[in-house]
Amino acid sequence: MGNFLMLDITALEPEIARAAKLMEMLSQPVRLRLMCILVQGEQSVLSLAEISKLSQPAMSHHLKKLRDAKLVETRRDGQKIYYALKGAEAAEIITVLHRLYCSQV
Amino acid sequence: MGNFLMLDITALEPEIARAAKLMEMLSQPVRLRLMCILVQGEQSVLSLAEISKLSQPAMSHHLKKLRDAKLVETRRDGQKIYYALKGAEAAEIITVLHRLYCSQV
DNA sequence: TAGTTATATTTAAGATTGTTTATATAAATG
DNA sequence: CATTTATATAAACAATCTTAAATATAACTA
Repeated sequence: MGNFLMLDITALEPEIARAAKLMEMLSQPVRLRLMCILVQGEQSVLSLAEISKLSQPAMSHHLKKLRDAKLVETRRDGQKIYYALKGAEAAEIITVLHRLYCSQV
Repeated sequence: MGNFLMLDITALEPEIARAAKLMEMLSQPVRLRLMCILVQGEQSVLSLAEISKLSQPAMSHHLKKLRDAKLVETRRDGQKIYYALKGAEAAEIITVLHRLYCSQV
């Protein structure tokens, strides 16, 4: 089995690339905040832009990145498009980050 | 207690910033690979550069970033400087990444 | 169908990042 | 002490990323 933790690094390039991509998606405070909000449940684009104090196009841009990375999915309801988390990867990382940085012993 | 997973985002800027920084450090395949190697144990700079097929200055540059982020620490032995992981944060994230991307059910 | 609301895309500007080249420091060796 | 080895720093450049501004699309409403 492939294993980050063992020294057989060269065999793991696809996994490294995917893992690094996930890290990259969460590496911007704006996007990390965004994903933390989505852990709570779906939100519309404007809603997310307002909460994040970001312009609508800037938010759309970040959402596109997350869509391309398959970390979020969308649902249209009338004029609005709701974004929600897709897959467990991001939520799992956020859970660990929370434990690392937000829990007082 | 602060909580990424709850919607009280504004109160958590320092934690978000630190968490995003950790994500950023692991967001480059070169650095993620590097940190995976260091999970195994300390290594010298040249050793890391060779394994990563990176020039020495480029490796030094990445190591400085990791030092600044307090994710690695150094030990000098003669001419060589050995780098090792510092703190548990990076290793915990790498463990989760491994589970997410490298374990076959 | 004209106007409005919600979202996406495009383009360009500005900032940040990574790599290379060259140079500097620090320790070991002869 | 001069040379070599190991690492760090600095400057320059290319690539990438973020944001803003302008425009486009799509759906609702009057």
